[in-house]
Amino acid sequence: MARAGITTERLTRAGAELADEVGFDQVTVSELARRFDVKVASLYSHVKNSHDLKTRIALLALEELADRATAALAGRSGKDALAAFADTYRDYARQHPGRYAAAQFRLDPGTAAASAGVRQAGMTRAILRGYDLAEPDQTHAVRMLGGVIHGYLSLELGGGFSHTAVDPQESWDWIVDALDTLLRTWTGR
Amino acid sequence: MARAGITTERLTRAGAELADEVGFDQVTVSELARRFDVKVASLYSHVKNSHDLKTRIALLALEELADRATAALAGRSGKDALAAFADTYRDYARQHPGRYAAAQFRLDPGTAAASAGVRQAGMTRAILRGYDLAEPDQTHAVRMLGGVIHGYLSLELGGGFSHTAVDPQESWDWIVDALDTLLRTWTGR
DNA sequence: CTAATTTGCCTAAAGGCTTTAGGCAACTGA
DNA sequence: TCAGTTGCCTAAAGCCTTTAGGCAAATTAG
Repeated sequence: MARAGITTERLTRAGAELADEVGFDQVTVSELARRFDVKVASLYSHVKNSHDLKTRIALLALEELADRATAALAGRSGKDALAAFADTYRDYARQHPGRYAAAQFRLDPGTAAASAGVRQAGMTRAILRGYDLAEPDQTHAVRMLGGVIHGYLSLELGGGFSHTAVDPQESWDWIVDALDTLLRTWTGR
Repeated sequence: MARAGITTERLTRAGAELADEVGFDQVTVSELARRFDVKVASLYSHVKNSHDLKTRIALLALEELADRATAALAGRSGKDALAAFADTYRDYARQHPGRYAAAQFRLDPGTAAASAGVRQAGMTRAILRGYDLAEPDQTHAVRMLGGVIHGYLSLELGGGFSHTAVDPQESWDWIVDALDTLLRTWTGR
């Protein structure tokens, strides 16, 4: 019997694509096996279990996001950086909804600490360095930024804005603008 | 054979409790049957299917949230109202993580339009009436508020803040403060 | 270039959740 | 009390996960 040439890598990548097609929580070892035209059990030598597979997809997504953000931030600062960063997330979420959902997958602390999520947090702090905020304000601001971006995208992708005529893109720009203003004018209380 | 006295109501309520215990996506018709000491198939006369059950739990959560928000908002306005509203969500999310997750369950448009989610959107707009924002700014602001609140809570509950020493409560208060300032001083661009 | 070893994919099988079909007993109301 | 409705049950099929054990293909060693 010819071998299919499956690797953990390929499996993860295929899982990410599947996620974008059918949604992250519809990603199933069985479906992947079908796509590789291989029996389900065969995949268990490449991946520990379903949770492991999802974790890998999540890590891939976090990596991709961090890479894009790094590229977007190069040479920018201030509001420019903030907007580029925010747009990176929105674009990614819209282009790869499944992967974006995967990036939200709950990782155990150890895995999370070794993930590209750390790079993302670092970038957020770097952006905030453009607005001078002392600690703990900076941490508060990091959390707010993370919250708005994730929350807004989650609502938008979930269809939460479809009942109003206002263009989500406009709201997004408005929000970035508002956040910039807020951070610039924040004097501490 | 004695009857168990199961109703759609009780099932939904038990489902909500189960969600708080094990997480919304671990809510299963089978587990519910076990808890009612009844065969699984029996539940299918009270609930169409698993999706139907989850929808009902989501609607229950949305209702509860809207009720709490309504109560919290009574007699308040301005920042006071904003803070009370935001705190309502945070308290609910912390007390009932499973239900809170359920409230994020993707409902089909018709169901969503008939849900208490509409009341919540209305309350957000009511709060914003305390800050005078013309359209479409008001809509942008509604989306930003919804985004921050949901996004922040989702990150907090997901354990996203556990690596820093800063108290999430403090960040929360800081963010509410910041949003109030932002909305108060927003002059349009 | 074989022979030995590793490794990839397979069959088999058990366990869990979902959902439908059909049946009988327990309530309900006339 | 008797007919009708309703609630819970058994049976069964379909799909997903995960483990165990086996054979053959690829790789490494002699």
